[in-house]
Amino acid sequence: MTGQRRTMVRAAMAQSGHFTAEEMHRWLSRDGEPVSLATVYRGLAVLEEAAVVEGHDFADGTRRYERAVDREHHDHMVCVDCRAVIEFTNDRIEELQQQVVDDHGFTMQDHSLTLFVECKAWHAEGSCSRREEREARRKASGIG
Amino acid sequence: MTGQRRTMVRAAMAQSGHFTAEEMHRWLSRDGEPVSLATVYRGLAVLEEAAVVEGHDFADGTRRYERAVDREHHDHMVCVDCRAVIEFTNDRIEELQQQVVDDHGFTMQDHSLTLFVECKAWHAEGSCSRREEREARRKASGIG
DNA sequence: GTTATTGCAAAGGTTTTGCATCTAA
DNA sequence: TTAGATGCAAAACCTTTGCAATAAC
Repeated sequence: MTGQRRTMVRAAMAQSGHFTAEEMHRWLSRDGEPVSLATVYRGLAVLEEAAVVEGHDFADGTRRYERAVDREHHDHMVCVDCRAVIEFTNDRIEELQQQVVDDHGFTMQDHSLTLFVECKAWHAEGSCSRREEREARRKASGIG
Repeated sequence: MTGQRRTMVRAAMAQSGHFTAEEMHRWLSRDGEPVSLATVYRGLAVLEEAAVVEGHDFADGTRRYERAVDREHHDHMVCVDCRAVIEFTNDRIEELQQQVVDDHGFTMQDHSLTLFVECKAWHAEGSCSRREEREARRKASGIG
């Protein structure tokens, strides 16, 4: 285990939210413990295999990670307006998922449940920056 | 509506499985109705907005589409070995998802449930081509 | 005629990789 | 000493975009 790896683990453990490789790279540089971007990518891949972090794909083109140690499993809601990530857990859904896999005779390796929402009621008016442009696009398309 | 767009719609409707932009581009070329890759990308985006196709992100770096017309909603299992896509539906899970969103006072825009499985029991022995390399990697890492 | 669509090539953004160098054990 | 990690720059990869030409209505 190299110094850079240790730095990355420390940084990951200190995070309570979600982060990208790019973001981690930026923190470490800012904090005077620079690690090259390539190494951050390689490190996150290793940490993910080791279940130190968990990677998610929220369909915006960038992989996001979060600490996986000392945390319980959860799923995510992502606001399509402001990209806020809200976590939730639902044991019943978990059970039903497992049952579906069992019914097919498969083995569950991983599962990913993401609800894309508009968090209108949660955010104060105006804080959801992308709403206008989305609605403009929708109208312009004449379809939705 | 241009000829290319019509071609794309026809091709999409003829598909029962999942496909990428690259794949659609290849068919059309092969079938003597070539449409440039850029246009395929643009067309699929339009068709998705119009709910003619549905796009999915199965975490392998490429967006996949499927016909959305005359089909009921369903979720997916993806085999991590051979990348087979198996569809399933579960009304109870759907209800519970909606309930989670309601409980937060949000509005559901979309949702994505993908179970990553090993389809061992389903595929005949040997047809899951990626299994060996995955297990080799896992062992090599000394972690899993 | 006006507006939207196409094709091409170029750029975009994220992630991976080759290779020489360096580090940890 | 030796396998593995690092940094850099270059490449890979999928996707989007600028722009001039074209097609639809």
